[in-house]
Amino acid sequence: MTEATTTRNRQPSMADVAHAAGVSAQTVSRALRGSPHVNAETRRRVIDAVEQLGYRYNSAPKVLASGRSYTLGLVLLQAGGYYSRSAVTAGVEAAAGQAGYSVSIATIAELDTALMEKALLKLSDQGVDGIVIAVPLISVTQRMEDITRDIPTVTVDGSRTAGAAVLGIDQQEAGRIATQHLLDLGHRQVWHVAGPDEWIEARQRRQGWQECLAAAGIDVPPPLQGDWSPESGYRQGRILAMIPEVTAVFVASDEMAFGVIKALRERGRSVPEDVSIVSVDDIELAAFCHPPLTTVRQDFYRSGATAVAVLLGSEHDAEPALAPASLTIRSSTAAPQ
Amino acid sequence: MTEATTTRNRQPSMADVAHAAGVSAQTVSRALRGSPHVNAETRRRVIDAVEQLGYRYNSAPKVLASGRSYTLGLVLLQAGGYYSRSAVTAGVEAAAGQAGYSVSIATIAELDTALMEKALLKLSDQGVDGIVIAVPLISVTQRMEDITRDIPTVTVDGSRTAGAAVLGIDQQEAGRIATQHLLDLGHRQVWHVAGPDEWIEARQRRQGWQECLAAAGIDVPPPLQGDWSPESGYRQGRILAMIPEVTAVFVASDEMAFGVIKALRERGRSVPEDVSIVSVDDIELAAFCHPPLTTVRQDFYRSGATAVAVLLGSEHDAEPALAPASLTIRSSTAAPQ
DNA sequence: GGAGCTTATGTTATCGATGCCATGACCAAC
DNA sequence: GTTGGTCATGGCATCGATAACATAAGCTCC
Repeated sequence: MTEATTTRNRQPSMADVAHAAGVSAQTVSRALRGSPHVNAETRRRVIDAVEQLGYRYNSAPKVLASGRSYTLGLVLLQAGGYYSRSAVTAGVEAAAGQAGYSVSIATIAELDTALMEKALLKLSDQGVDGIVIAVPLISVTQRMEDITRDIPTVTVDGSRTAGAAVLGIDQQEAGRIATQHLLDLGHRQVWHVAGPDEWIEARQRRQGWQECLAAAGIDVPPPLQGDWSPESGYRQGRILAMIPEVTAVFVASDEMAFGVIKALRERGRSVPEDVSIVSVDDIELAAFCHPPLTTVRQDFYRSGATAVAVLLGSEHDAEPALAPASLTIRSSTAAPQ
Repeated sequence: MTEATTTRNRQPSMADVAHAAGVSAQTVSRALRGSPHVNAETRRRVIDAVEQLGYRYNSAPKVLASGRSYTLGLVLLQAGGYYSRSAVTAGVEAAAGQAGYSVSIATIAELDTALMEKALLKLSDQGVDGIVIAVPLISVTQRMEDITRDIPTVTVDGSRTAGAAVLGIDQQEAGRIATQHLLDLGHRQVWHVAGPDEWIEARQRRQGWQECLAAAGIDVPPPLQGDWSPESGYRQGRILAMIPEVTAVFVASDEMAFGVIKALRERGRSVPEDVSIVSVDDIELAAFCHPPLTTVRQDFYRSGATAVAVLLGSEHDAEPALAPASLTIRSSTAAPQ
């Protein structure tokens, strides 16, 4: 009689299932977790009871007792300038799910240390077991250090922080491939519009470009710098458009590349006839805007998955495999005239 | 003596703080939650103890005891074709955070009922208190129905499912504004490249276009249909390019619009001289690719926030405020020649 | 001066899965 | 027949914040 009233008021628990199946809660746990020490017939009865009662697993007690939340935190930048990063999200989530972890997000509106602190603190308060930062850190504050000391943290393509492992992606290779392509076409000089210097990937791409030019015995021109946005590419493009000898530019992202192209066009210089452009990312629109971009594609999905592997695995020291980069040749590059 | 050994092995709890501050755990709880019935001096002692011990709040017991997880699920589409949706994520997360909820994500690689089932089931197993679907549902299966019956669900701009409220955004208005702009420029006919028919927003935009034409006494031409991707826009654009009388097209998304423009250009028809194009979204690249797009901007951040409000609030019946739409005029539209 | 109220604090019970140990059944080996 | 082993299962304790109730002290007002 009490049973009827109490049962109605809450979700069924393992005890309810146990009662219905005529076994103990412990046996229900074992049956559902696939323990080998459960009679096949008993397991069937348990599963029948589960279906009949509509029982759903509740992870809260496990979380409470184990002291772990089986949740990973993911810090994302809200700004639209990082489209390709959405694949990082998918990679993180897939790898986390595989390992029985769920992913909780914290977005920050812009690159600001206070917002970053808030995001990390929020995830920390949620009790996440690890954090993947898919956002660069401009400068690291004491509070960030405190949090990343307590919770394993991996940064994907961001800047380095004490206590947080940084995933090594071979951005240098991307810069090298792009620059070499332009040299192979016959250009004697390659200019560069870089990303923000706080980003490791921006710095590495710039280094790849520098080294490639140096290896070819070419003087390295001063790099221009944007902030990943098309707008910033446009601003740097206006500068490049005023320099007559510019015939080839390696731009650190597709979005900035379109900004550069717009600026060049406005000054009467067309791509690729007058200036060749290579960029990095291969966003979907790269093939459909005009001109279709020659660009270096990267596997962000894999980066996200690797970040989780580093976080959960024992690979704290072993350097994870580098995500591969490949050049897609379209119509923004040509031999100089 | 026991104290020293046990204290080292786990995170400090409220009981530890209580012991250090010389009060009860209950008082610690009240002090930290900002209860008015706590002496200022006592509160200070508690806070000191918290800092000294490095105590961090643990939500697991509350989750266990309350039966609610204080977590919302968010279903996202991995595909890059929905860039503007990233703002939905931020809106959802901000509004959820405001209400003390965290956001757990589930991404699906493509529009597939099996993947959708898996994503919903995953969130359900995590015990989320509500689900925001930022993905269209092609067809609803029994399992989806079961889950959305148990857990409050809101779909942002997707297709309707029993048991899931759908956020009413005035997409019709977007279609109307876009079409009217073209008519105002002097075009006698406006064609349409729609999104997938499963998407409510695609249907509503199409309806807005239809009604606007009908109101102007113009015969409605057959709509073409894409899948939001630039590639699909390109395919439909090739068809439009073969029809001489086409001078104005309303395209349901910026990305498809660039595909349409590419196809038109390949057939020697330039935008806006020969054909005017208006689309919807106003992604960042809309202003920087060529030609800069005239497009209808929408507030996706607000849509995400509203979705959470609907989910958590008592606004089950009250229709939420419609997100506003506004036209940004750039260079893809002109008067017919 | 005591009833009635407010304020500050403590005590106890609770949520539900699971780790640990206990128990009983059965079997084989000596 | 007793020991020692495995297998299937049950009982109990545990994790930590907090709701509900209890208590004690101080204050006001007739």
